[in-house]
Amino acid sequence: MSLRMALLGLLTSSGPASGYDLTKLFESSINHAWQAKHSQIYPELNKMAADGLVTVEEEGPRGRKTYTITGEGARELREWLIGKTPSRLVRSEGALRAFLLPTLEPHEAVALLRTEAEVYGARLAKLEALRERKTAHHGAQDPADVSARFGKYALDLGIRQARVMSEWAEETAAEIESSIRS
Amino acid sequence: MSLRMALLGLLTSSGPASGYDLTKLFESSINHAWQAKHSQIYPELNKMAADGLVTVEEEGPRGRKTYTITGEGARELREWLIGKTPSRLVRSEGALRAFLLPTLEPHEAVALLRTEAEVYGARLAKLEALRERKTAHHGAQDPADVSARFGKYALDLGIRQARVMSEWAEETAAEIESSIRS
DNA sequence: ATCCGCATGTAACAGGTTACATGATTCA
DNA sequence: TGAATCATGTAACCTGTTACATGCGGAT
Repeated sequence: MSLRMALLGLLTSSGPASGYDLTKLFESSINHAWQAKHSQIYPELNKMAADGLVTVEEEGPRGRKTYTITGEGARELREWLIGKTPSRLVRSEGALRAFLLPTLEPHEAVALLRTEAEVYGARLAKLEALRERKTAHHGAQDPADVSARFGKYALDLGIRQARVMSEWAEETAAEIESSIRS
Repeated sequence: MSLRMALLGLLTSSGPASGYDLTKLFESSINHAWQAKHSQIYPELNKMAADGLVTVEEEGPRGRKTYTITGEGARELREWLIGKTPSRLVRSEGALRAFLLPTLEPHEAVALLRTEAEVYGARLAKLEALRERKTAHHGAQDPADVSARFGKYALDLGIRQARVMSEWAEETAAEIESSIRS
């Protein structure tokens, strides 16, 4: 269901779009929370059309099909968001590595954590720059800028999460290091 | 690979264990970062034995097989942790919902966020209580307490992440609410 | 004796990734 | 005219979930 809901969300926020467009939108936004390639998105859109959640309103060059969300599609999305008790399961290789950390020699764990801290720190800086650019634009209403309307809260969450990862890695490295010396 | 590495990690930290044991260990620890049921774990252990990463050292009652990690298994785990550039992909329904939030009416989004804040707040409290219990025990070295040695850093990360989610949900709800009024 | 927990497995399905395959349009 | 990008699709494979299936051992 998650993929389906993600696509309905993108169609709601960005308006009618092709599978190709949606694949790129996916990559540049929802990808932080969920992943899917075009090879999964195209068949899913066909199924969604068969289920009446989207319609093909327009066929363009190169067989391009432009999908539009239907009333039923919007209802499904809303129902999924509001009606369902949310699963808070997370699959994260980064968190898994946290569990596996104690299987390493302390000095190796420290090295690993320092690298991670750097990676997440870089990610944090990138996301913060992105937010800066967005809030700077604030006055210039660009209705075509999907990510501006779409990703505001998600971006904020992403920033907080990146910060947590980098702080955790840095502080844990320091803690292990000091316990080596003692 | 992730499941395989998780199992090698559990075998390293807890010592020899059966598939049944590992399934339960999985549920009570790594489950926060990765999920797998016994129906996936049993076949994987058989494959790992075929690949020489674990051996069955002992067969007990009810067909119980006790798996022990081999040198090669330990090497594989270490290599995976240190040698590989880590993927930081995350699949999280919670984060996905953050992206879909703007598709709701503001008052609906606020209600959803308040519920989430509560759920993550409760989770945070539970994890913090768990940490408390652990640090209280500090003097009492219980070598059988796997989670004590295994999950220290992971638990700390989990606490930080739960805190971020609940704070984000609460603050975002407040922000949307104030923007409704204006 | 009966029930619960231990203990292992398989099969069918759902969800996702990688690789293969094809062809149209645009721009330089 | 050649390269890049647009645009869609399928097939094989891997990973994970749900459901089915079976039986032993210990406790009351």
